[in-house]
Amino acid sequence: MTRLTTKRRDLLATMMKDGIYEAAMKVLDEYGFEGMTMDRVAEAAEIAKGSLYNYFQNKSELILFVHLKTVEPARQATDATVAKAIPAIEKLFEILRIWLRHFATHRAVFDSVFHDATARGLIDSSGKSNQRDAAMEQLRIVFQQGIEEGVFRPLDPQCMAELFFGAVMVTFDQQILSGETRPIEETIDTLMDIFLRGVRA
Amino acid sequence: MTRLTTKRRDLLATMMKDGIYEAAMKVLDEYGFEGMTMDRVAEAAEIAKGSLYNYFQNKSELILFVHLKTVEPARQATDATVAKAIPAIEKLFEILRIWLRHFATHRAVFDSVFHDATARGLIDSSGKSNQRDAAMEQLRIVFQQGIEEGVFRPLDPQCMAELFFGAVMVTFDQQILSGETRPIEETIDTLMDIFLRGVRA
Amino acid sequence: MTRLTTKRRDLLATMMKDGIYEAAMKVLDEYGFEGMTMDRVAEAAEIAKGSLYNYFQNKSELILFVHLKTVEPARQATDATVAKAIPAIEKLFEILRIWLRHFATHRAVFDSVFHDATARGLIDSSGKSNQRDAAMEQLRIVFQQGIEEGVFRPLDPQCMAELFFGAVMVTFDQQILSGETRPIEETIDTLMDIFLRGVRA
Amino acid sequence: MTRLTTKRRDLLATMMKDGIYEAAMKVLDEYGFEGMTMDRVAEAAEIAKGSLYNYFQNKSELILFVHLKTVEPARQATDATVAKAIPAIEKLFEILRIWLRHFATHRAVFDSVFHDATARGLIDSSGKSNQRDAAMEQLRIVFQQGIEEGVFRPLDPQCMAELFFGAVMVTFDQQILSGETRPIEETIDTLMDIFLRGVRA
DNA sequence: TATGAATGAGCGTTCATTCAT
DNA sequence: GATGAATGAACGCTCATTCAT
Repeated sequence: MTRLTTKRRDLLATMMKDGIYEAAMKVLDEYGFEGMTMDRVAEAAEIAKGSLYNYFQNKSELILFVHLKTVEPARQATDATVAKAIPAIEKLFEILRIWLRHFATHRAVFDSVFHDATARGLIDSSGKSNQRDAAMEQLRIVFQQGIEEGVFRPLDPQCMAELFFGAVMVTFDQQILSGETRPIEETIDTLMDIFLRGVRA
Repeated sequence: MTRLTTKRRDLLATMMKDGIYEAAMKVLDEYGFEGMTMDRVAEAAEIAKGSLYNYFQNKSELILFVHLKTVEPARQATDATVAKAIPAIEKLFEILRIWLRHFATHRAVFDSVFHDATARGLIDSSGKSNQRDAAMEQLRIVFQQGIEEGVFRPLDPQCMAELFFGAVMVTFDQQILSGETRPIEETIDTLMDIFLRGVRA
Repeated sequence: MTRLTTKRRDLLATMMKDGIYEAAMKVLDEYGFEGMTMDRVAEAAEIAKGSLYNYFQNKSELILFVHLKTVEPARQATDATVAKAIPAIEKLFEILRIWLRHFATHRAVFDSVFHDATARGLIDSSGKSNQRDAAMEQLRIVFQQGIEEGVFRPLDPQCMAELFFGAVMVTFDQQILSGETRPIEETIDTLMDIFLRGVRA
Repeated sequence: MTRLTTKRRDLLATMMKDGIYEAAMKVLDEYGFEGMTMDRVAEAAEIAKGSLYNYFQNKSELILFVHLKTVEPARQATDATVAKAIPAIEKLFEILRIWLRHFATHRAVFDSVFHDATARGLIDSSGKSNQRDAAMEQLRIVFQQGIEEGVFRPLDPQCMAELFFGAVMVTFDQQILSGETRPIEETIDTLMDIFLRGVRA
């Protein structure tokens, strides 16, 4: 009996966490990271505020959970892409597509993941390896592959990854800030063109 | 007499503001943007909390002041560089040097300038044009020049600026987060190499 | 179940609000309107300051509540009297009795209702029509009735109302300020006598 | 020498106090009683805030001074009228004229004199006999005279005074609150008519 | 386990008063 | 006497967290 009820309990707990997650996302979208109070999350989740603390020890944990759950699909998709047996360059294109799509749909969350100091502080201080580091690591692998394929110059993969990552982040940020919305494909092409061939004539 | 005392008063006020600035920077470094409370700033400045309001009408003004004072030198140096009669590529090198040096010394402030949503909101809502936009504009000019010199490909200067800016930010961010401190010159060379020639073999 | 618990909750909330009301009245009595701080109310209510905000969104709401709760009974009693099918003069006597009794028991509140500029500002800016205006309106109706009955001279009812109202307020004010407490009935008789027949011999 | 300089000092002090008085009145008019901060008074008086404390021990004293200085002319004019050798009824007319004129020109001050609880508290607690009491006393004298003249009924003069005073205050208040401005003479006539003859048909 | 009222430390801000110059 | 910067207690308000039910 213990086994079964434990299982059921876990299941229920997971479902509750998911509900809270959805609520948190809604609040995040509507009020931003600063406006994400426990009150609002509880209200959006249609549970009592105190109940939040049955599923998350404190706000930090909730934030961490939201992060993880939001970023995880992108991470896994990226992992899948990295694992494919296709040329490095194609992988980069695919990764770009994954990221931009995710970024577009979960603006507030990604924003806080990559920008907000508090959020970042929390995440970094948690045991879990940083999402950002993870992304970087995946990129590094792809660049390493590219070098081995002979299609990339033998530069430091870490550098390439950073540069690539930063370029993507800011490009996208800028588009959102300025309200402009170029088609994703076009953005990707421009990005890759510059990144691959450089700006020099 | 009035003139002289007025002068002296202004001088003292300026000195106090500078002291508060230093205090704010210390707090910013230690607690981040979110943790920069008026209490802490006052304590760090070793004055009463109420005294802060003799020099700044409210917290926003203090934040703006800190921003300006920190970012302005970099901005002016960049402007000077942009105005020089030297090739675009050399300008990029110089700009990189300026930025990295400033970034290194005032980490927390730059962080909030470019990252923190609240800070960005404040700054944008102030009359002053966004520091980030200013940087971007300066870059655009340099890239335009490069294109006209025939040394850069005729790409969209805005795109180039974004990509460049993002690459720099993240590269530097990463170095600080990981605690690693490559020599600035090396970082710059790598960055420029990739940016100019691309990663393709 | 929900219904019942909801009912109980509302009941408890009401009781708390009543407790806070009592506390606020105590503070009002002791410190006056200006001295009615949230801290003091909380302390008088023997709850934490933050708890006040579980029952009232802000200080204004609390003040409004106190006003309403104190003034409302008098208002309703007055309304009832005005609605009765009795001669205008008898109505005036009854209204006087109501007011003086209420005034005597809730001195500080009535004071702020009718005197304090801040309080009046708040109350007027709330949707509710001013208590004072309401009182005036009720008086106007009675005077109009008296004129129609032929028992009052055909003067401007608004003027009569103002004069009557003012006379009552100050008379009572004075009694309290001077600590003197003539029996209510005597005060009423004097007031009505002068008001009806004038002072002229 | 001491005598002379002392005299001059007193003269200068008096002039300063007058200047501060004017400033306070300006602030009172512009910001109301609540908005009358020492900063604002000092600024309006074009002196340093600290200097205020050379002429008044604290804010209360300043307020008291302003009251006195504003109300005093009305008081003296009233005294003069009371002292005249004219019938009581004519005195009432004159007093009404004096009051309404003063009330109209120094709205904010009279308001605080008669309404604001804090102000009243201050004034009452000061040694000086209350302005209001003074007014009442003057009225009492006039009513006493009227009774002796046989033109007023032999009622309690105190009661008559209160009633009269209240009627005047509220009538005038109401006119200002409602923005309406009947000509003063008309207001006076209505008031006196009711007060003398009563409302009864 | 679910609840939501209670908590209290902390926030930004104001302002009468003091005091070194 | 004149100054105005410094002070610090007090204000209204927020919100993560706790805990009795």
